[in-house]
Amino acid sequence: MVPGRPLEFDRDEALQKAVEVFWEKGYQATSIDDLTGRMGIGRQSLYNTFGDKESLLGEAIEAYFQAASAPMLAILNAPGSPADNLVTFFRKTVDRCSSGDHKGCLMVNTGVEFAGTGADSPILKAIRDRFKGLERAMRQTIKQAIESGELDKKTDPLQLATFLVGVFQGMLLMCKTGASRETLERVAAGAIASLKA
Amino acid sequence: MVPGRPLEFDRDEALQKAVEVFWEKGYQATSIDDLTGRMGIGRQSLYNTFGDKESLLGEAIEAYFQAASAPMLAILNAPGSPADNLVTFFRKTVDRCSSGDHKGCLMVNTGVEFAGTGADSPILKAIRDRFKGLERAMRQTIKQAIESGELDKKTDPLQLATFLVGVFQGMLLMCKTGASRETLERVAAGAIASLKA
DNA sequence: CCATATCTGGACTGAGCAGTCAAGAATAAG
DNA sequence: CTTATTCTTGACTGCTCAGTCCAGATATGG
Repeated sequence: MVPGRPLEFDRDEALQKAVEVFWEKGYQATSIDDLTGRMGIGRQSLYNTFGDKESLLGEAIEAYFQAASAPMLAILNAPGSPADNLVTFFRKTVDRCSSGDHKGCLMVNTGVEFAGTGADSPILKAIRDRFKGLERAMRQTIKQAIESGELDKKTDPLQLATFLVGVFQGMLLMCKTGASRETLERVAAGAIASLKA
Repeated sequence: MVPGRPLEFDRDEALQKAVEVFWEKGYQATSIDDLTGRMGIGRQSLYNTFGDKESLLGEAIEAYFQAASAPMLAILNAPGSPADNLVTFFRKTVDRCSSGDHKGCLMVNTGVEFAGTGADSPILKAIRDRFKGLERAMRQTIKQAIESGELDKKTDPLQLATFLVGVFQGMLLMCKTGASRETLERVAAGAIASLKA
């Protein structure tokens, strides 16, 4: 083993706290002191372990994706009826948005913040790639629903997938800006209705 | 007339420039120097004329609404077929998002930024009220479309209105984060399709 | 021409920020 | 025990920012 003083904190736990802070307050509005306070570590420990603020955000987004987004993707790929999976996806989105005090989605929130900077940062690229991935998964599920006869043969998988991702992002946005559960349920109902056309 | 040195700049023109800066860069990322630079006025002139940074943002949002959002509302209330007006609304949204270099919507962008602050600022309230107004207008147009037989009698106007506003906000968000015109057209197509069920 | 009121330009202030440094503490290997 | 390595703590640096102050400029009204 390599010598040296061991870390006094759990890296993953600290990262999880960082996710929460960025999620609630946004990147720019979060200071290093906000982070160290919630993460329960010292300033230098943060820089040693995670690099600078933007690197930490990158790791936070990755961790957020694993914890929050990946399970949503899993819903789409679940066994059973593809069309039901799509419905479940939106119901679950309502549930997630209704709990958790209107934090919205870390990737959506961060995307808005970084989109204005002109420089196409790796952060922004990562976020876009994640949503592209969601669109692909949606498209795949839609194709399966068409094959199984749950959706009309004339359905355009790409068009419907892009549309559903758009509605999904709209819901996450409205969650962040304070929408009620009833509001989100109405939006979800519209998305679900578009599957039964 | 009240004595005193007259303003050397056009208040409305300067405000319009402020709108552009906030729209592109976001509130926090915009410095007073950014503003004075683009507005073509001195620092003290800005504070004399518009108050502090947040007051200026308030006026900018109001001006943005008058210039950008009010015309969208007018589309819904236009004479002729209400259902056609809804379709036109989304087509126009695609056009607006495709031009103008991915600035999205000042109110959506600002809403995300202020939603994290906890304190329910007047800015956030104003933004929410605007979108509530849009939802009301949507609902009214939908009711008319039901009466005229263009939409199914069983349509729930509130549900459909909330849904369409959600899709609309999703489009504005995707515009900000860099979506292509094709992407936005697919989302709009989904919204329009939901009117023909 | 003078008094009054407002606007302009530039310097200034005080606070908050991201990131660094250095001295000491804790560990493992030999 | 000694040495090499890494972590921790707290002070520090340099910068940026929002907002203020003040002296000078430009207008109106008498």
